Amino acid sequence: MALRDAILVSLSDGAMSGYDLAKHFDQTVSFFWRATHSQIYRELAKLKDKGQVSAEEIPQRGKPNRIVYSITEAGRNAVLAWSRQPCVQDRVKDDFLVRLYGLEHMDLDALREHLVQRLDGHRDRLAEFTAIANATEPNTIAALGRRRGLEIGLRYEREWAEWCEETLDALSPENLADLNCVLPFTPTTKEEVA
Amino acid sequence: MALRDAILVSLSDGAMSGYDLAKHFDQTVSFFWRATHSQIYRELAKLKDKGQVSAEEIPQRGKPNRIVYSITEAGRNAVLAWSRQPCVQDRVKDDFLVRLYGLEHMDLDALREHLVQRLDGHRDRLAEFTAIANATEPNTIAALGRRRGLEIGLRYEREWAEWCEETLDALSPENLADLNCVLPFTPTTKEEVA
DNA sequence: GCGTTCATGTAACCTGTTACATGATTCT
DNA sequence: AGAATCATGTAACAGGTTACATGAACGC
Repeated sequence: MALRDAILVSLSDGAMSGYDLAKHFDQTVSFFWRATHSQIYRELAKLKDKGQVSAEEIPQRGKPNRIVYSITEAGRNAVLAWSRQPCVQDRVKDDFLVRLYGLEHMDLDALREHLVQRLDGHRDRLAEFTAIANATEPNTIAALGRRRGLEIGLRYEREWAEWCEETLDALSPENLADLNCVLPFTPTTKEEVA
Repeated sequence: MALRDAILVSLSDGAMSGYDLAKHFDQTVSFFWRATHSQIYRELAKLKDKGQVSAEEIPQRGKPNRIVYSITEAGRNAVLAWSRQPCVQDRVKDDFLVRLYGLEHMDLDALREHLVQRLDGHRDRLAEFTAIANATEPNTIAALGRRRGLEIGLRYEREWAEWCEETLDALSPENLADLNCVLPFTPTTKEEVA
């Protein structure tokens, strides 16, 4: 249950509203963490009950009042305690790789289309991360941590993008036609008909 | 909801019991897909209701009867239809990167320990995948898909292992001591005291 | 004797997603 | 005129985890 701690970490650098937190997650840690506003509001209520954050309502006109949350001493202690807890690493879970695994039962044209879309996505994020990486940052411990996070993000996207390109090539009709010639029996896909 | 389809794909290559499926997931697709037996039994019941699998009970002595599930024609159609659906890619979600992001609020010794453990995990899996990759496979479409899946698994683990090594180095006390000399103010961690 | 494997399932719980609900202001 | 942004929240549902429950056989 690291959403709680992700919120506390974010509040460690300054007070924020639930709305701000949602944006913050989206703009800064989205490579490795995401949360919807409904999750965040639910979690903030729990954190307030536990006394790890405190809330202050700021009146506004025309829109609902902002409720700005600050981390408390108890919250800071919780963060430190959490950093000593074992990590629960969420392993890769990939829809597309399941399809690849059962390749012979799939619609190959559709899979190629999916691959193209994924490649685009990885390239977009690679460009995004590269832009962030090029902005110079101060030489602090905080910045060091963020640089390391960005670094694995960059490599991850680069690796996947490359893999998508190679896989598109491997699944090209020409390549599969070659394969079919070698095969004793041909699978039932559109390609064999063409 | 791809668990349903992951099951159908697995059953496409032969009938299996819920127990077998759990083992199968664990042994063959665990890099990109996992499921517990309780999930699998729940899903198999739903698939049977929909007529996408059929069940046959095989009497056994001493242990509960095996219930072996086979994919039906309706199930095969469902798989093909699924392969045309857009992929819902589960994005990276990483506990440890959240900690790195809030590095200055963490217990650095604990983080280094976590890194060492993760490095071990990545190396283990890298070795595991390498062993599988070295086993020669026939030149079929099915094998091509699996090779591509294995390939990204290998690269993923290699990249992460390398990153862990580099990050351990970046977070070493010596390296951080250098950093502290440059800093105008020092963070409140054990290191500054030492 | 003790842990593991085989083999099924249920129930409670936690987390995350999607949709619903409201309503003024600002940008295109 | 219509969409997006600001800003809060609730409710229903889907998916995944953990623990409970049972019990024989087999290897160490």
